[in-house]
Amino acid sequence: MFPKKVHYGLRFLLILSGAPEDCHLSVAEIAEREELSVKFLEAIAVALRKQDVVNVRRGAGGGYKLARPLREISLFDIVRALDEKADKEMPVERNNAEKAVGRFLTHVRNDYGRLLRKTSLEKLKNYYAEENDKIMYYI
Amino acid sequence: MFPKKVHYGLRFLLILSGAPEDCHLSVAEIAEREELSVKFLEAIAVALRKQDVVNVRRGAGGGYKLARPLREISLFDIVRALDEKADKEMPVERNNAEKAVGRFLTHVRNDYGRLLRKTSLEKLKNYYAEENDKIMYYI
DNA sequence: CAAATAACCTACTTATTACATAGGATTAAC
DNA sequence: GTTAATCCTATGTAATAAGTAGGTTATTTG
Repeated sequence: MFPKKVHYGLRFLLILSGAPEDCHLSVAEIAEREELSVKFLEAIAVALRKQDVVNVRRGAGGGYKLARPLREISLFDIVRALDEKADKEMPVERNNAEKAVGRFLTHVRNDYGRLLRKTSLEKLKNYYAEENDKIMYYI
Repeated sequence: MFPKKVHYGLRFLLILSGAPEDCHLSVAEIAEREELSVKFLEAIAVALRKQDVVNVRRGAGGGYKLARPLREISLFDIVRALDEKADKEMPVERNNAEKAVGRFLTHVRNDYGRLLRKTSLEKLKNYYAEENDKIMYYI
């Protein structure tokens, strides 16, 4: 349902969320940790920056950090940044059936947008913490 | 956001909803009225029938009719029938970030599914009626 | 200042999916 | 048995997703 970019982008943000405040992580570091293509993740990082989800520091020792805590970032921000088809234009409407369908689906799309806005990445963070805690049972 | 199949499928159902009870309309008729590809619409009709959204009568004089009133059909039924990517499988999850993202997005997907289930095609029917009424102002 | 580092940008390749078309097989009414 | 419709399979084409490659620009650090 969601493109890989969204999956990768969320993993990218999860890793950033684990870094100390004012610490910038490079794409190369994160790509290695998560076993993702550096170049592909680079493009994702740039897109997230353009939506002000992350801040950048260029040059040596630079990298990315969260622009704000995950709690204040919504899935809507991520999808808008990384899923191009999500905001692509409707076809031109000609007859009445077409117009009615257009209005109907636009309404659903708006409801969906509201759903995404309400969904903050805090829940993602909690899931991640849970997964990390599971490790403890084996020690 | 929605594939053309969903747009066309909804138009197909709208036309069916205007036909008298126990009247079967052929794909060819509807395709001509709506200026859609007959063959493409045929495939859509078959998919809708497989989800029991429409009933079929084969052979000469046959065609399709709604399996139940639009009010009792949800957009979920249509999307399930016509949007393959909507129910495609998640990638295999390996590390904790991947698992967390998987659970997170699955949850959102379920919320989205509930939204689609709540959305009956009655509203679509109302929009269509409105569009048809607009014509009257010009007479 | 120079070297190193990391983001940034553009172009390209490949794989997958969406959109459609074509031809024939199957079914049922008349 | 002819006709009119659905149904099935295969093929083609356009668009998008996913990934790769190389070079450019900006900034930190020594």
